[in-house]
Amino acid sequence: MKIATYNVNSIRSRIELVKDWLRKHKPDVLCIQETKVQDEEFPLEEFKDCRYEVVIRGQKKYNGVAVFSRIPLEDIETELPKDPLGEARFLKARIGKIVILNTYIPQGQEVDSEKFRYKLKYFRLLKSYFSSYFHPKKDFVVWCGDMNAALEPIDVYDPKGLWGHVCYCREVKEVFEETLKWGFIDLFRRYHPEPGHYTFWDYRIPNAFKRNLGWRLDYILATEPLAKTCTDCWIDLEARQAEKPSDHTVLAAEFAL
DNA sequence: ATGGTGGACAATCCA
Repeated sequence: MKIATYNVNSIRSRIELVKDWLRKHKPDVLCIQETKVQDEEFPLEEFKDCRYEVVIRGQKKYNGVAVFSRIPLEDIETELPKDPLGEARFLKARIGKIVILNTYIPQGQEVDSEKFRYKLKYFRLLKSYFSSYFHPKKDFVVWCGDMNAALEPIDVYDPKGLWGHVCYCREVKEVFEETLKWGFIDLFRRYHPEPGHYTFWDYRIPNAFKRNLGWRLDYILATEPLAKTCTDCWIDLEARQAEKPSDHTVLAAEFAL
């Protein structure tokens, strides 16, 4: 079973890229973030002929998540319980015993802002959701998404210069680590412990991708029983070679299931 | 040097 995650930065601008990726890699599940479209305007008809079920949770202009699946999805939920804002950032679905979670974590704008406090709260709400609904040693849960968080110096291109950024600072590191400690394993790091692997390159830095000035902000995280079945996890840099790439790229994982 | 680019959407907000 192959599961992938991709921040598309507008699904309407990335239709061809997403269709090509689905055709080429045939994932069983693709979680996308930042669809930037309300549900009525999601281009569902573009995906009619590629035999994927599509579950969407969007809003106007910002945020928005969706899940593509070759296998029928059950128990779909579109709201993180107790989320005070209810923005389009969360999708949950189930395939057999595997629970799939797709999140677009708030970026936080700047440290000490209201949005930053909401970001920290969002991680705490997720941890509380995990512990109320799942068992880290018994349940097969995969949590995919753009977490807008880097944990280690090797996860960013300039650890000294960037320390203190909303995506790489003490508060975010602490709360994300605390959430992971509930029982999630970072699958990409398990296979690639070396520095220099990123999933995001800021459009505003000239030639950031070419110079590999990136961040690792996207994750596929699995509970122990599911992580045991994982055979590989990789970043697809080729998705960034497209004519009009997103500022993120695709991260994928393979499971012996 | 306090910018840069890209997306939504229609004057700015967000990343």
